[in-house]
Amino acid sequence: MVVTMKDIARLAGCSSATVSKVLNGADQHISQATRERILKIVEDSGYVRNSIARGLKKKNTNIIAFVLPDIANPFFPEIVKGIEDESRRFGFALIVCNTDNNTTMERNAFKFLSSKMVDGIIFTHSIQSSDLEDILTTHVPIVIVDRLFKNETKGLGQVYIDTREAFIEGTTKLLEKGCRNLVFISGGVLHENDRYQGFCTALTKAGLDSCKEMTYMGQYDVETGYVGIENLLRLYPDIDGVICGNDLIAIGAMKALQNRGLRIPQDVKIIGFDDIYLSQYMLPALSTIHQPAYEIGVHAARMLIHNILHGEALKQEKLEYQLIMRDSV
Amino acid sequence: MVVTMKDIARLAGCSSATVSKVLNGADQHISQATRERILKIVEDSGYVRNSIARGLKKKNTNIIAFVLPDIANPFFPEIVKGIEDESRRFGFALIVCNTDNNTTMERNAFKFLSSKMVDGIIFTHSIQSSDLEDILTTHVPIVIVDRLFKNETKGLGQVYIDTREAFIEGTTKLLEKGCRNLVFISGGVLHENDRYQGFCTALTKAGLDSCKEMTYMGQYDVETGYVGIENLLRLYPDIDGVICGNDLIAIGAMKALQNRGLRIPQDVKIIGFDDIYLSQYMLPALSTIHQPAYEIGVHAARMLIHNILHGEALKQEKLEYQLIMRDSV
DNA sequence: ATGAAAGCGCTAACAT
DNA sequence: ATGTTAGCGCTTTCAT
Repeated sequence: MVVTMKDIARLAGCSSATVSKVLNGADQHISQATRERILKIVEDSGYVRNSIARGLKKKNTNIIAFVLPDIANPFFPEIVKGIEDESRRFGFALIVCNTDNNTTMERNAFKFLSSKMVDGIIFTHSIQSSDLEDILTTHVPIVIVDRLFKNETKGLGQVYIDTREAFIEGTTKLLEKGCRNLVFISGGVLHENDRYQGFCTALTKAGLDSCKEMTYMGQYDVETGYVGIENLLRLYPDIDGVICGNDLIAIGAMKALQNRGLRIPQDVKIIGFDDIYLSQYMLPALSTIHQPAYEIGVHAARMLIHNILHGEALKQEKLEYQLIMRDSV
Repeated sequence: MVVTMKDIARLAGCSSATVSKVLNGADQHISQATRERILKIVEDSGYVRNSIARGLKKKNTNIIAFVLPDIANPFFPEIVKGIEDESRRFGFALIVCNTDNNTTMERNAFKFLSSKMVDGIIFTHSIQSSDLEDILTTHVPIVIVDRLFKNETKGLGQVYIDTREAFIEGTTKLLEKGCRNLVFISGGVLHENDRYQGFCTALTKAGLDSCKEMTYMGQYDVETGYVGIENLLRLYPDIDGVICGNDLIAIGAMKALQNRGLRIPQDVKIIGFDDIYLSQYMLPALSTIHQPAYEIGVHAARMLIHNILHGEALKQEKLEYQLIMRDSV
């Protein structure tokens, strides 16, 4: 069982330096005979080079990582695809780490990733915001995606959309359609929530009152949407519009509404956020605010890799959202 | 900017061996003073150890990988959670690699992972079956999950459910409910498809004919379900039951059916497979065959890690499925 | 055209 | 209680 380059070299009757050169294509000065001999042995022995050793020597791995908070939310896989496609163009592989919205796992992931395991990291932090200052002050380049950092941590790249504005637009649409008893259901914490701020701004602008009681906060998942509606409906039986922090929440909310015999959109209108691929398959098809997830991935990867390869500065990039009207409004 | 252990050692006035001991908790013989001094410096300098170097020396990384074919299918994230939870108990981190049902990416992933990047791999192969013999003959332990390998490749672990039997049961249920014009929509290739075989077996057992024309094969995604129904309906306007290779397909199929004005389950009954968390949120709630995805992840991780840690043999483990009747049948 | 040698940053056995 | 040392498997410069 052959394992190392040294073994290959011994079998081929040459030095490991020569083997290395052949395997890396730096073989302009290697005779055809030697090259073939080496390649043959490599092939036969099923040798694969130890990338750990290689990484140690070269100080890079050609791998980038995407650290995300919830792999079960279809929004993130869409970003993954964008990152993957772009990475591949540059010969980078992608690994993804799920933190399950758990700060400890987030720290762990960063610990092993930033210790030279990968050349760069794309990151969406969990909703349990905690100080990550220390963790982000590593020496691998990082680009933040989706959920922004308020305190402009230095040296981070960011690609994002204007969430607040998107929610103003979404809420306004519901208002235009005649809703007067709007509720807001989302994940995260109320006071540091862009989405909530957009909701309030729109309400205020329309001369309506936005009170905290018309709000339910949980996770960014279907259960939150479901129990959110159940709770809210108990307090406000005449809800006629709901705006959700993401599509998963909207899907859960629709189910709860339908279970209560409420018709969408006749009795209550509902709008989501993200535009995951399943939204159009709902009944009724969900109206939502489209985030260009795939493009976010592409842009993030491109920025990161340009930094890794050519030291180009990491910057802030804003992408555009789009209101998609389907049948739930 | 401090970077290496040597730097820490210099600052602390000791050797890097001492630093290493402290950082690894092998410090029974280190004086409290030295320990504290070192820890302080590590803290202040933001030092993180180079896990590449460590991995090279120790010949392990305490990382396992899950290589999966489609990160956008919610079935896999559920497995991820099982793997994660179990891995964590043993101090292993998990990275996931998406192959997008693409053989080239599959090979690439294995190439860098098996070259000592990770201590073990959990793997669901893509539907483009190709010979992976060479790739699976690496020296890192592998456990296959979900989609089985026919040719019992030696030395691989497997955790699976009896798909064929599950589809017999599902199909039979539809038959019992009175369906006589069943169609089958799935991903992959017809002749090497367990799911299809289960479908046929049930039909034959009931004295019905299973013909290839009542079948549509594509990917394991919603689009396949949608266009599958559109195509099939063109040929067989009187379809009264559809059995799907997974829930995503079923969701797409439901939409197509509903768009045609067909009522579920009155006009046509439909059954899925996997029981992804969204299925119960569909309208009507999707009846499906539950795969214990989380447990599959747990079992796979446990088997893999036991092998890594104690050399326990990789084996075959069969888990149980369960027919879940909701409102689509 | 090929090889010798140094060293990437860390660990662990073996001194002291 | 701490340090010395010898690598882990690879790449790369510099000789030859």
